[in-house]
Amino acid sequence: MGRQPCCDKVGLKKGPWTAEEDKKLVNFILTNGQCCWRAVPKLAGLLRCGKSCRLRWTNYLRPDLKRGLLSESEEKLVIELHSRLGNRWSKIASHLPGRTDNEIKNHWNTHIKKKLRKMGIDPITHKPISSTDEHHQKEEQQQEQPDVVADEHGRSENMSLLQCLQGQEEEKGVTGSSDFMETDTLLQKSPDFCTDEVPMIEPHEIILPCAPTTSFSTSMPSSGYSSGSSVKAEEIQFPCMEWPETTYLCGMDDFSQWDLISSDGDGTLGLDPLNQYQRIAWDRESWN
DNA sequence: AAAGCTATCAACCGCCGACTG
DNA sequence: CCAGTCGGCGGTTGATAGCTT
Repeated sequence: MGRQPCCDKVGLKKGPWTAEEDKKLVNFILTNGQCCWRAVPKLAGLLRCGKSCRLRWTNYLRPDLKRGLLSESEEKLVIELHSRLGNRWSKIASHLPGRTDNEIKNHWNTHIKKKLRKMGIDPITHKPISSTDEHHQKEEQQQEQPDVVADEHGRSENMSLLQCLQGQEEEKGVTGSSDFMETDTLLQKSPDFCTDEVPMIEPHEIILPCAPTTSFSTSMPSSGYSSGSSVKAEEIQFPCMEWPETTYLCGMDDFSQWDLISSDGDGTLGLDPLNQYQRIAWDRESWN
């Protein structure tokens, strides 16, 4: 009847992941792909529960993750989406490739909330903060149940916020408003746009940039990060395995950071996932 | 230089809908 | 249909890095 329990939680490790554990998990997933998370820790030789493994992979180890602070346009998109969706972080994250719900949630709580309050905007209702008691009472009620206010186009209620944001940018002389317009247009054209629905890019269509992307430049220490010439992804041979559908190469612009490439001497880039992973992805030490 | 404070974010917890037998 | 489990989600916590006094 039913399934076996996820984990008995006895003798399982908790707390921060070690580099060794990361290595095991990444090795396992790169070799086998994402399968039943419950089975992962056992098969990968980890004393963690499957849930913990899934979280570690999706929030930290996935190769398609962008690192570093959200860009100006990403932040605007988050605000816009939050005004429509409320605290549905996974939905919001699905609109931002390479970002996780956890990351967005953290960024919202630590940065955006403050920013909006500073601007006189209630981060919950996305409306200008009113000094009237009546409004304040409403806000408190809404705090219990985040207000998802939107007309059929999902636009009208947050226009003041959007205008305010744009106004602020202009005041600062920031030229990011074009990004903003792109975001806005995208959402207008396709309110239900979601990266889940975006078809996978064929390997030959991917060109890894020679210069660090914005996201990477903010997250990678300049000293430890350098990327030579553009490398077409098709030139990189991944092991014969099924990549999870959410795994693609966005943001993976420096494979030299990965010690997956075996030096077989014939000039081809092969992978040896079983033994080669000394510098577990993004070398945590150099990142921090 | 040390202590105290604040900000950040990785990781955990508990709940819930979907799924399985 | 039901009981039990899984996977995913959102809220919260705790460690620690960075800043201030």
